[in-house]
Amino acid sequence: MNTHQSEAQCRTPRVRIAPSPTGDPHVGTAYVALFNRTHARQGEGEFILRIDDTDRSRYQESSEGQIFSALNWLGLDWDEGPEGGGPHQPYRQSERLDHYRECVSQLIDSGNAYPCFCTEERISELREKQKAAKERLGYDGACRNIDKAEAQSRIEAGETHVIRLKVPDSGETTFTDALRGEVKVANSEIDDQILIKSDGFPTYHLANVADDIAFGITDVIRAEEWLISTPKHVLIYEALNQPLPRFLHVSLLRNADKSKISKRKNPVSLDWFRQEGFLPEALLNFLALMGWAPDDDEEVFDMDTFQEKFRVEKLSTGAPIFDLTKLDWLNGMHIRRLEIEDLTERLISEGFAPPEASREQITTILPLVTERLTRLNEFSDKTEWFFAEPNPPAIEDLIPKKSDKTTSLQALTAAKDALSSLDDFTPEKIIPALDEVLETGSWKKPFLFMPLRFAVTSRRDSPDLVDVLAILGRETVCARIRKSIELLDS
RNA sequence: GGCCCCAUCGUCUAGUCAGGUCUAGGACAUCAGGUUUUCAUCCUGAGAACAGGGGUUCGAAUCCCCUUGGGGUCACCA
Repeated sequence: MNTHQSEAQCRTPRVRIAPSPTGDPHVGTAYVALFNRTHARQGEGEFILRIDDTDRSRYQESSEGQIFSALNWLGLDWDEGPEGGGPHQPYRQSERLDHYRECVSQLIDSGNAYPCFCTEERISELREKQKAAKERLGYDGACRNIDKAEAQSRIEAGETHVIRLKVPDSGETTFTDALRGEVKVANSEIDDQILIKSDGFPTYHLANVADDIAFGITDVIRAEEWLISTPKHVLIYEALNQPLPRFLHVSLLRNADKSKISKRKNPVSLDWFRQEGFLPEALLNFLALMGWAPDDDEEVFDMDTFQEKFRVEKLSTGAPIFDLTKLDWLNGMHIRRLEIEDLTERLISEGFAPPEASREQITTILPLVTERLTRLNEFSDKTEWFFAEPNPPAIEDLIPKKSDKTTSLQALTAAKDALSSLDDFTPEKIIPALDEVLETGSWKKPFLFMPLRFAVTSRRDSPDLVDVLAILGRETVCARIRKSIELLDS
């Protein structure tokens, strides 16, 4: 029955994702795209982007462009798609209506599909009855045996209708999922699926099979929510006398309560991750880890490494809860792996740098904060003292615990005097100068360094103090210390 | 509810296909130390799991069955 399934595996992979332009670009799209694209690259095959826009009621015009740019942001570029060209144009399903019509007439001719004239009212009444009687929900086949000539004339008379798949009453449909093995469903459990809606547009089931055949798709790697409708697809392939692709259903990302990931319970828009300051490589790394693990325990990796090691067959079947904690850690790791110039560029182009900041300034300050950054959007806050005059520190912050006002005043004054007389304002000069201040005043280190830190940065969690001083420069440092002295004095 | 899928630390997972090397490994998170003028980085350590019950076997996290739990799906949405 499925003898064709193994043949597909020998061919150069042609895989696809088919996002629906119905809203913000979804993290699940990136998740599935990552595995598809990587699999294609490994076999030197093609990764195809198809736009699944057959639902006119949920269609959002802006969505398609957002999907493109989100995918591009992540570096998940495609070989064939709506705008990049490719040998199977068009790649938008709304533009392929003729193709589906042709496909469906073939199905009707071979007796595998039929027009159905039932009204929506009848269908919902039927469903109510079935519910009440606790029967299996589904179409009852009322239009199955309408005479072909009669059906034709009713269609020609303009009667509203859909086209349904004629599912065998008996027997079972089987296919192999590359992760879960053989899946078997009784045909009596499969509904006479609508293939063409009354508006003339195809449903997902028809459009996807028709296009996967037309595009020569070898591996259907998609979310697990499609697993149960795969038998319908298999039936269509068989009715069309086409070989089956290899099916592989990737586990669904989950909310903390284990339900399918949703925007009510999780950030799911790729735009959100971008705005929050996650690096594409970190998000991809994180997504890769949701369902796959490298055998060498090296969990921080780039896409080249991933492509070397990943095997789509090694994807796990569990239900991964989408928990951002590890993503934060990964993001920090990837930030620290980046060259300063690269990081500078990203900060600027992604809009995380203060508008008045110059490229040189950012490059200068960046080494002091990279190990303190988990998301790029924290950059401005953490470097505020560098780019602008910070709000003056609170008086109590200038006086460390167990110290007192007089001590802070003396320490700051001594530091200011020592620093202002420095000929070179470099770490090499600043360190001995401060050491000397410490020694002559015989203060505990924090009694000098904490007031100083607050005086120049107005915050407790600053980068290394000596670096801060050197970068700020003598003039600014002395001015800020002076201000704090005045503050304490008043 | 029917059908289908799934089940290892709080979370992501390795180990399951080819049963012994598993007193179950790693990572994140947590906690405790260390480094340190703060925060962070970094280093060390600790606690933390095979859902339950039956089989098969000399031996089961691994194979089989049942139970339980979770999820998906049952649209003229994808």
